[in-house]
Amino acid sequence: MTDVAREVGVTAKTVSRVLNDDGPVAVETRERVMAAVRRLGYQPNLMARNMRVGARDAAIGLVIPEMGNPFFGTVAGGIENAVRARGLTLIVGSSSETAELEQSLIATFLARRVSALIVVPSAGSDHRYLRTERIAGLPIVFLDRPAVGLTADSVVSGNRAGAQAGIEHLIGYGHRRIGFIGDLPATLYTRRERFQGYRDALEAAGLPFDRALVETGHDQEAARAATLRLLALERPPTALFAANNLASMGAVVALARAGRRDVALVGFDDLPLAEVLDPPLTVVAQDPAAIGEVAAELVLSRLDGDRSRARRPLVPTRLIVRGSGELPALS
Amino acid sequence: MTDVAREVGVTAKTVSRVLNDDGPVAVETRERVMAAVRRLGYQPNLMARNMRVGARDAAIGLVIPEMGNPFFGTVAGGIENAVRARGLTLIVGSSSETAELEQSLIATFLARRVSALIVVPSAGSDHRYLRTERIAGLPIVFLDRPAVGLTADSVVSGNRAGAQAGIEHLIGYGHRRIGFIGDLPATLYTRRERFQGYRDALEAAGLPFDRALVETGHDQEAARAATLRLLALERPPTALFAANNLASMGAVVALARAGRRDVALVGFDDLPLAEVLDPPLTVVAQDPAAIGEVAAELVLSRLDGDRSRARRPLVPTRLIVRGSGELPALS
DNA sequence: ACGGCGAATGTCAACGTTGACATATGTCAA
DNA sequence: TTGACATATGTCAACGTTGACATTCGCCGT
Repeated sequence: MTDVAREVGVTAKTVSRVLNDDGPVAVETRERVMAAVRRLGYQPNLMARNMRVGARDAAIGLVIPEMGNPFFGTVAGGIENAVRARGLTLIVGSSSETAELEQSLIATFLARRVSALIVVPSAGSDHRYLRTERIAGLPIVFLDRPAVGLTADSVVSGNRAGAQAGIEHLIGYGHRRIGFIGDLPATLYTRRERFQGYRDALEAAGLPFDRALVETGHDQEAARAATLRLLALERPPTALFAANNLASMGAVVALARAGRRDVALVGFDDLPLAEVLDPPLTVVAQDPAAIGEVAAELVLSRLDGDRSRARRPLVPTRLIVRGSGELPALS
Repeated sequence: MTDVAREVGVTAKTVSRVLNDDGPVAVETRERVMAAVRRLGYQPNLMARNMRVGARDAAIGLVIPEMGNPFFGTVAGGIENAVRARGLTLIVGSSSETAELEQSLIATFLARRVSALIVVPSAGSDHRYLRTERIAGLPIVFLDRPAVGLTADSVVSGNRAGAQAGIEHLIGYGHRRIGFIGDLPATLYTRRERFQGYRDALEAAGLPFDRALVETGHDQEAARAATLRLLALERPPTALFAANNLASMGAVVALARAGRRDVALVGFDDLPLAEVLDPPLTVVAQDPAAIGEVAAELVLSRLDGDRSRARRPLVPTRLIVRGSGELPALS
């Protein structure tokens, strides 16, 4: 900026005025400054500006478990859309589902003085250390899973109700032995909630709970193997509930390869080509874009000074009936 | 920092020394400082630090067209993995495939003084304005598509060769009329390259080029409609080539709904459940994680001072034969 | 003609941090 | 005992920007 000022023969302050439309500047001066800015390829230094005005960085930090997972990608897209209109930049980091990386990312974001944080907690993380920031008024919204050890805003799907609805759907088609394929670790919030929905539905229908029908698969390959284990049981399930998108994919692959078109399947979270699978996949669909947008709106209202107590909206799920969940129980 | 210093009864400089392990500090002082840091929940201000030391921000800016698209999500994941080991943060923005948004994102990143840029160019963008930064030594790597009007590093898939291989595969199964479903706009680099591969293959086999067989579908729905138009032709194609993942999905859906299991299909870019589709989808697979990693390595080597001339590595594609591409030409 | 006012620009300090250099205290060898 | 040296800490300025306040100038109304 000083360079530009020298070039034009004014002080930095005048250049600052031109660039910020602040205070009166003679038309001719303005033009000469703009010309010099272009000629020198000057870029204002946001860091210096932020520091001077004591403002936080016009960015919000987002921590997600993995970038590659389309669920979180879509969530991030929803957030970005909502946030861009406000001139905010999104800084994204992925925690690889580990508490350590999550915390170090958050520390980086805080050191950058982001204006707000949106965090998808990893399994085993504890957010007590964020209390100071909360009290200081930094908007922090948790996504997909609530905070641990901290009262804070969170935006999550209606996991329990959604899972219950999915299981009840299967029960309605006569299934009495329904396998559950869930996340690892079993302590993960979404897994717990969806598992509770599973148990709620069994109980409401007066069906027994059989621990042997509960399996774990944290990625597609593991879910495939888990499905095979369930099918190999002495008294195998007649229907499966896959508690997340990767589990669904694993289960679909396992059933397809085994040629088992008699086993019903309901997945949690929709898949892109679900309708053209054979049979088409019935799912309890989440709305990742909506989750992102709701979280962003919440952040923005906090940035606008909303200091009301922590909110925890549930984003409802929707059962999409396509075929795989309507296969009747034969055995 | 001044607060911490006052609390302990030393100057800011001493606190700085403690936090940066810089210069000698008495063990007792160090401990008291650390205690105060914890007590006050002090976070170093990266912006101020960067400004003082004149360093660029330890972040690299990434511009992608959409977050939700798993292709770019995976690419971003590959970049982040490679970059994290160096303590760099990733700042992501999506351009919604528009040149304006792309440029404004890049401006934001430059104002933030990022250490490097990785950009997936949008259709119609022109990167001449980045020449200044290039000359100043800022590493800029273009991804998936090369820069326009600027000599710079770029990492792209072997689009032309990949498409040619896919088409030749179809020709090998007797197809002589092969539909092409490509991106919008037709000027987009990847579309042009893949289309060239298509024409190369036709020419090599001595097959005529029929403009009527070329359709456009920039999202799944448009691709579905495009597929239907192709099938409704007076002399319809016996095989289809879908030039990107969304086009593939649209084509798959269209064929499935129409019950047309006689039309062969090869897609460019792999899909998650391709193997369990009916028929399983044959694809020319890209390696998005590899593309991201290669780009990241390139950036890192530039950051390490590599000033050699611009490189343009091609990341090879791989034909994955699954069934849909091996349906013979019947008519 | 003069006071006053608005327009156009300048001066200075400060944001939080750290390099360069200075100071103070203690230790040890000559 | 002295000075050379290492250790521990402090002082000051500067990074690029902008708020607060000051200055200069021409123009207007009386």
